[in-house]
Amino acid sequence: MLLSTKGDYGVRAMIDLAKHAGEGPVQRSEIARRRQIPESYLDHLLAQLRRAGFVRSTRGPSGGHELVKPSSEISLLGLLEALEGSLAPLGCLEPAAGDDAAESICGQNWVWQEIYDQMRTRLAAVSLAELVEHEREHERQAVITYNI
Amino acid sequence: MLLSTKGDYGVRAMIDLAKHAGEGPVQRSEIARRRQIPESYLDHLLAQLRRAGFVRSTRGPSGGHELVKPSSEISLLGLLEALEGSLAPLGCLEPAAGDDAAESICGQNWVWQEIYDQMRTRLAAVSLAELVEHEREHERQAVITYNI
DNA sequence: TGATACCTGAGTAAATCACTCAAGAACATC
DNA sequence: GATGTTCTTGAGTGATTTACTCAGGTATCA
Repeated sequence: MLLSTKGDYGVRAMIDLAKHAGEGPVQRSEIARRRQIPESYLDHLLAQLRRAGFVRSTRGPSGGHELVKPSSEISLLGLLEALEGSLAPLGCLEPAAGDDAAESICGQNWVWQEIYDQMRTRLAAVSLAELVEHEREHERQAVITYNI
Repeated sequence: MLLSTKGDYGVRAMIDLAKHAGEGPVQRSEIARRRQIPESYLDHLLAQLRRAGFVRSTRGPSGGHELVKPSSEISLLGLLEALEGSLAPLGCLEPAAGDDAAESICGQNWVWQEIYDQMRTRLAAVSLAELVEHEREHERQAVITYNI
């Protein structure tokens, strides 16, 4: 599997922040509770997101985390790469791949390079705002189903 | 990373078998030497490929392994799935994904499902014969470069 | 000054990866 | 039918990664 829980939790935390944008800092304990993420683990993910420039945080009472940019300007690709590192399906497609990597599976890399490019292009076209919108849509569906 | 050395070694071994198709069984020691794969590890990969129906093997002196089908009828997708299991980038996209998986990162799965489908389609369109052809092409290039 | 909240690095149990090793089973040849 | 060759299988192992926890520390507010 290409994605681990880091990407999962991290993106979910960002969706949470996006949903509460403009309401002041959101505390990690709130995010952890709402999104079912272990709080002590979330710490590290928020730190990564902060270092990557997606999140700003303030300490002390009534401190917390908030988005630096509007959610429409944040791509899923950017988030996942910040959280997971490279999304390359093969070692030899990574930017820093050495010569020995090219000896290896990279006999097939003309196919994989193409797939990787397509993947990144698609992920780059999805914004955090769209993810939030999709979640809202999903919630509405759930309510409708429930009310029938 | 989505692919491990299993997919790498396994496909390389299959390329080797395809190149020597029609010449009788190829011994694992030959494959291991030519493709730089640890012999004792290759054992297990060949067993997987045999169970998946790609390879037939005969024991005893002058035994070895050979392709069951012509290389043009073997897709890269089939090989990689036989070797690596599912190529799903997320757990929740796997066939047997349970309900708890859907709760998780699968909030983004409309994107990933699309990417996964594209990936499988592309891999299904590449045959082992094409991989062999590409390797031959690459060898010719190397010879030309060397002769300049 | 003390309570609150973020920040950081070290540590750890469980799983996966990339193998190795050893014992066995089938087959060809002499 | 004895011998040696080759595949077959399962168990085991060290290194790495994953998914966390914990124990401090730092900044901020009241």
